[in-house]
Amino acid sequence: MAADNDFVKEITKKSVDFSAWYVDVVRKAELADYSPMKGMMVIRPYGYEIWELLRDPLDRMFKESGHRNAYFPLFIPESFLKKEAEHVKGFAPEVAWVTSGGGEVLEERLAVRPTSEAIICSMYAKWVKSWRDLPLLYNQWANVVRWEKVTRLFLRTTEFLWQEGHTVHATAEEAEEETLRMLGTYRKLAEEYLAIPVVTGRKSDSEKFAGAVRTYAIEMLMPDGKALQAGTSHNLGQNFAKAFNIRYESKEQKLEYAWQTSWGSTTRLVGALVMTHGDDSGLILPPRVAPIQAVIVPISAGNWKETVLPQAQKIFSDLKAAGIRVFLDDRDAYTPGWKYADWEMRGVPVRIEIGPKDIDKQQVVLVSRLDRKKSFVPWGTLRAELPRLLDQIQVDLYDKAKAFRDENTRDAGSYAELQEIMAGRRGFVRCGWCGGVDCEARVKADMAATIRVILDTPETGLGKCSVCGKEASHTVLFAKSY
RNA sequence: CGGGGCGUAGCGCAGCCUGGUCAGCGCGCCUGCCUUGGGAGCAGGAGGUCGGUAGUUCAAAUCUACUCGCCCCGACCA
Repeated sequence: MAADNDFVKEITKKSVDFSAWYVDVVRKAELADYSPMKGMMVIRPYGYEIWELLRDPLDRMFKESGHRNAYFPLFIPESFLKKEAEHVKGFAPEVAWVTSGGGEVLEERLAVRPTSEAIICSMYAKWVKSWRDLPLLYNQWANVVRWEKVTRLFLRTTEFLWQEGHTVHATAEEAEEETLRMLGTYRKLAEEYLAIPVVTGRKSDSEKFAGAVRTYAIEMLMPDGKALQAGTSHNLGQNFAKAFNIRYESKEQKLEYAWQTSWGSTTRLVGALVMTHGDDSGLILPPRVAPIQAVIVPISAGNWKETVLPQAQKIFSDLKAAGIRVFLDDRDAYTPGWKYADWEMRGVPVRIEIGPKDIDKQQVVLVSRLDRKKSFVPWGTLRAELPRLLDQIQVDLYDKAKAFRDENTRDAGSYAELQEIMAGRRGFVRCGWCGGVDCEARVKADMAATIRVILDTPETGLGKCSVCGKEASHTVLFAKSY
């Protein structure tokens, strides 16, 4: 961008310091703020509205696939958490404990849920009796607490909001099918609503969920070349069913352990949106998740309140009636230029300018947040034209993000190549992998990169493990991650 | 939790080395006038226990110790 297009000040340049830019945008656009407690953030209304706009379609999709919402307790008795050995081992280091209540020390301390498998499975053990009770398809919208060492707004905080689905099935096949179905739901949310392309695949054993048989994930590539895990779907097999004694009587009158899944996605998705689409001027929101899709800025000149404002109000009402999330910025304490910059920083996809000249011509000026390109639209066609522009922006954002992702996904046939890429522009690196934990560990030790996913559609031509040179059994994506 | 950086008005900072009109600047905020097609102008005004605690001293934003928090890079994780 040329210097004369450098309208938004007070934000660190995305290209200069990506981390500083991210924090600037999140705070200046009023998505979130730091709270007095370490690692805990306050989600402000504008940020929460974005969360609602991605939560709602996700919730609709869950319901369409037969899932129902429920709510389970915030606290989990320590003994419950300990029932599944791998599970407690994985989560124990980051659990917050309640040790007293009502002025008395508790007999058994309570974990503030880091995830709810333990408490939910204890209830499922009571509810599941017959094959007729299955499948059990529940989801919970909740907050969880994980005592992380390092925090970043939206990406990693001690407390965060999420949904966690927990299902019970009669067979291993059904559980696997469910696991993959929900992975697909996350992909749909990411790509169709957030305009962020994802790669999906299975996690290696070292990266899988504590207590799961198999973990699948959607992974996004951020502009700094680091991967972001944006949703996970776990096939729990019978691990929890055996630990919590979830059994049902089959048609054949046999007592069987049930098969389970769990899957989750979090407020981290808001952070993914910010990083993926934003630019030096601030946030850019995909129209489908933008709390304000179009902002009307009346040009306040002369007796504008008599001439311009009434027409701006009419347009506002028309667009609102058409189901567009529109805002009329009629504040007279700010100049139009100031408002332009302000709304750009907040990522509003389209600006509608209307001034005295437009009143004469019975038109408005539409300006896209993507490129500031202006188009002059007659009042009569605005109602049809605006949704078209919004749709186009949604598509353009996705295409742009996908082009970046594709450009930054490279093949490495050798260890030297892998190292070279990780030392440079990073990104996703496609490698052959022999499946050995040693090879995986070596990469992690040498360049802090991990296997993000084992690809479900292996590419050809990577017949050897890029680390040890032995025969490859998988094609994987390596990356540094958040 | 290791290495590095930083906490002074809502935000961004100067002052600290060398203790004593150092409680200051810019932006923002409030009031009024005037302006308004890319962050206008003038005038007046409000706002800070200098992150916290303890010490040294006649005197601490400044020196010492401890502590809390934030950011970056690692290790751990959504």
